[in-house]
Amino acid sequence: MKSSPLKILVVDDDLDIIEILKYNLNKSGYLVKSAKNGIEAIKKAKKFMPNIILMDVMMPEMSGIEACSEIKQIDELSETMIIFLSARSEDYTQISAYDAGADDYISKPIKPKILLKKISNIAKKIKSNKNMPIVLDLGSIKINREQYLVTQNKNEIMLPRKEFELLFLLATKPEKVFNRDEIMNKVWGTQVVVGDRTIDVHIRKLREKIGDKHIKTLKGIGYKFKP
Amino acid sequence: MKSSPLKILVVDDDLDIIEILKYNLNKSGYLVKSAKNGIEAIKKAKKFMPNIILMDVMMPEMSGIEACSEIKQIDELSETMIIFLSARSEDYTQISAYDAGADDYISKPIKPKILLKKISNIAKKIKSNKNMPIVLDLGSIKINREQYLVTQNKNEIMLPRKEFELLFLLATKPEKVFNRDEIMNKVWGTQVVVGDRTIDVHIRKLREKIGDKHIKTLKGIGYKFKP
DNA sequence: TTTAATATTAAGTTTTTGTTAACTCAATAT
DNA sequence: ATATTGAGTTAACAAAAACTTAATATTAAA
Repeated sequence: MKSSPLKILVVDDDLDIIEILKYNLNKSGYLVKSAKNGIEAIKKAKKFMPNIILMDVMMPEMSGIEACSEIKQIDELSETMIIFLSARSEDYTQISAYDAGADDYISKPIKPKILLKKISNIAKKIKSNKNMPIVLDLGSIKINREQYLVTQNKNEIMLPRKEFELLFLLATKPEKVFNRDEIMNKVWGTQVVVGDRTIDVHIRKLREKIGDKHIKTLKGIGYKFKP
Repeated sequence: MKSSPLKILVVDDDLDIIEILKYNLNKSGYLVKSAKNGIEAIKKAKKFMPNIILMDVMMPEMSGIEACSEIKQIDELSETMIIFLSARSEDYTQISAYDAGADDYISKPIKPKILLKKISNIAKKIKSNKNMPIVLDLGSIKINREQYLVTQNKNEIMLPRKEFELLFLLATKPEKVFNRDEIMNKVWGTQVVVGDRTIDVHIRKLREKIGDKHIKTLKGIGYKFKP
């Protein structure tokens, strides 16, 4: 399950701006295409299926706002995030932009820092689109994701991030055996490579904190959580 | 808990336009009063305390832009949203309007649908502002948003804006972990990018003032407020 | 019994946060 | 015009916690 790069469609009638945006976004590892007006944007969006559209508000042929409305009505593109670019940061434009279904707004002159931050925020959102439960109640053990807190018989246990995520993963399905690959992918992600012993060490630390009996090893298979 | 209707002041020298606006806005359940020039507008605004002012740009006696500047300087009316109406869509008018502190702009001829949509958008914003608690009472610490004042066991602590907003955010949900992105977006907004250390420095200053034990760090996750 | 897999421990390493002081920028005072 | 003050930001370095690894011991399945 290797994650492909985010696809971004840049729409502006000013070729210089397209170049600047393309340069910045490419450098950060995104896959970028461009269109120079609203009509072309709609056409290219259908083919390219971008995750994000960066679009100027004011364009010849068809305004960004109109194009936005149309795109949002296309079923396969309804999940696409549309960010408007505009020479003004004033509310009046923003309001109609948001009415048209825009997801965000950047005012020109575009500062690369802001742009990249917004994009990476969206990227994070898209990736972590798992609707995880906020609290898991396993009888004696309760896990609260909002507070990053584990409670065991009224005792509050603070866990560092990796340990918390590991416990959380196992506890989402008590009694299910999670093999090492699954654990690696869900807790460490697909981009990171760490040795096998790392999991063991984290398991050990968890056992130290919540007691041995809650995590069972199945040699050659994986680990399971018992409530 | 029925919320009181939004109050709107309509300002135009053309009585026909006043009538049309009044009719439409009344029908949608808003409380409407009117004035026929800038000077009268200021006078009536002070008494009526409207949430929104709809004002023509071009008026005898005092232009809407001048009136807007004056109104925005009145403390009790600084939260009032001012929307300009104009027969002109020329940029230069819009620009000076925004300089004067206008919040939105509608060009004549006024289409009731657009007008009402804008108004209802603003209404939403105002409501969500109203829903923000004015005081948070966390036992030993009380936070008063109206006075920008934090009270800790009868001691009054003045906090600069950013520190206040940061504390307020954390305190809206005690024990909840706020990650850096969340803090950035809510305190600094999405249009600004500041370095990561900026948050730390503000946290540190807060801790200096309200004590270390109230703000807990969860490394790699975020910060939480403990009452 | 053999052996691969896991457990354990104590180092290393890296990442993240804390801290301080300097700098910018406005607002206000001199 | 110049000085002063305070908020906000940043950079550089220190510190702490989190995380990883390596080495060795133990375990349980074949």
